[in-house]
Amino acid sequence: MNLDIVTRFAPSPTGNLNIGGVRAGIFAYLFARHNKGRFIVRIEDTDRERSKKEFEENILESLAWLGIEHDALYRQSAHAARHEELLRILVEQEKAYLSREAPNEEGGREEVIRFRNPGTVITFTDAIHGEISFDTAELKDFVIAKSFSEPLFHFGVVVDDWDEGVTHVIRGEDHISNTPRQILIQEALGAPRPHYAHLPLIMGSDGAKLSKRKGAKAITEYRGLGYLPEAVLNYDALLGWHPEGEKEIFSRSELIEAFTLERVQKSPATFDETKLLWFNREHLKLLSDTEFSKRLRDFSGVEADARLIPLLRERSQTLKEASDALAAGEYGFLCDSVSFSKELLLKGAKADAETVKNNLQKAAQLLKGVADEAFTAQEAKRAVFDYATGQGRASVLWPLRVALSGREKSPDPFTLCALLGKEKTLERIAGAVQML
RNA sequence: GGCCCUAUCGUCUAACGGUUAGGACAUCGGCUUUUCAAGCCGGUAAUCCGGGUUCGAUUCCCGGUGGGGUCACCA
Repeated sequence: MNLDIVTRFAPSPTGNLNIGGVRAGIFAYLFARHNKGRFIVRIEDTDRERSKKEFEENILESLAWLGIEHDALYRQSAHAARHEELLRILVEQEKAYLSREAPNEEGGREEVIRFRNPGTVITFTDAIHGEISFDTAELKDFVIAKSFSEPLFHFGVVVDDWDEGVTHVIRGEDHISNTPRQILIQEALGAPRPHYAHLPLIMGSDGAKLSKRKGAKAITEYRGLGYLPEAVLNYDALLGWHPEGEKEIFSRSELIEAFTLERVQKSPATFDETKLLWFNREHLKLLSDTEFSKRLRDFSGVEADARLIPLLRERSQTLKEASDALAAGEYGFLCDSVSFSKELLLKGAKADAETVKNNLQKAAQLLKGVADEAFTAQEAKRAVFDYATGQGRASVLWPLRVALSGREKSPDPFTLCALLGKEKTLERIAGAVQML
């Protein structure tokens, strides 16, 4: 492992992880893995009021689901002693000071610790945006802790990144304006300055930063909706980043292989659920039959008939769609007997009952000629297709399909033949002929 | 409002001074085993505006405008 590269993902457990929030984690992870470095997760739980265990669990669960594995996990609250030690040193050195003031909000302290701001111009290099400078004078002497035992965000970040050996701070662009403040603290502490990379934010359809309040779904909700983790990961990674070439479907290891900070976009990207759905379908198609049925089983507890798997996978955009179709009985014709009306049988045939009856009988005769062991979709088609074409396909194929499936919408008639087998196919056609 | 970031089809993006401005999603047509999907083929659709620099700007510089972020005893 290359310890010259250490990245971290530092979420605060104040909400569920969504597509926008997890992205910093994804990019930091991809960057670390690409460079054979270390990736750590740090839960920033210094705000006791707002931090909730359930959110921490949601964050960890989301990362695990996406396959983003960390090399170490820290909780910022566990570092209280270290924070206090450094806070006291800063105060002793008069780089920070205790400030008595009137609490300007509920629960505010009468005494807080302020950083003595030298008010210099801070310039840093961002891997994505290039050189950025700020005049920090306008920041005044900002508060870095409510008390020695209650450090605030900026102070905690700097100390922990330092102690954990973080070399590359990869986070959302909303932190650009926090960076000069943190650099000031680093300099006061004598801590090294890490490399910075500020990622473009992800916008919702309203054009503003994606947030739970604006209806952004939690990562775990996508799991519940039947999305594949590899699809969510792939889509999120390609939002604001693009490798060379026109390939779009990437596995996790391919993303790791291809990832570089150089090709990260500078401007924000809008989240498009429709495209996510497309990625999901593409990843669904990549699954083997056994893998697909395993995922479906894990998702809904349903064990699908093995014969249906290729159909289900081809016709569904999500695991939920597949399990819903199953639950709605869309493929019930496979095992159950079918029942349908004469109207449906003739509905799309564009021919009268007598003609349809003849066509069905002829089709049955032709299918009978196919060898039992060669009763595939291809052979079934070969047997009746020329006849159907001669008669007008609709007058043969539509009733054949309804006779076999009993449904207005279904897979094509030849696929149905193969699925049902010769005996059942002929049986059902005979049943339909009876009705006419 | 101050400060910071940013600007190619509706959306995600390619182009690193010279292209008929390419691809994907979506959309619209057509084809198919005249159903539903899928699939295949094709169409519509973009360089924010104004100045420079240059033989030549999507590309470099400046200004404007638009968008976003941030200005807590939250992170």
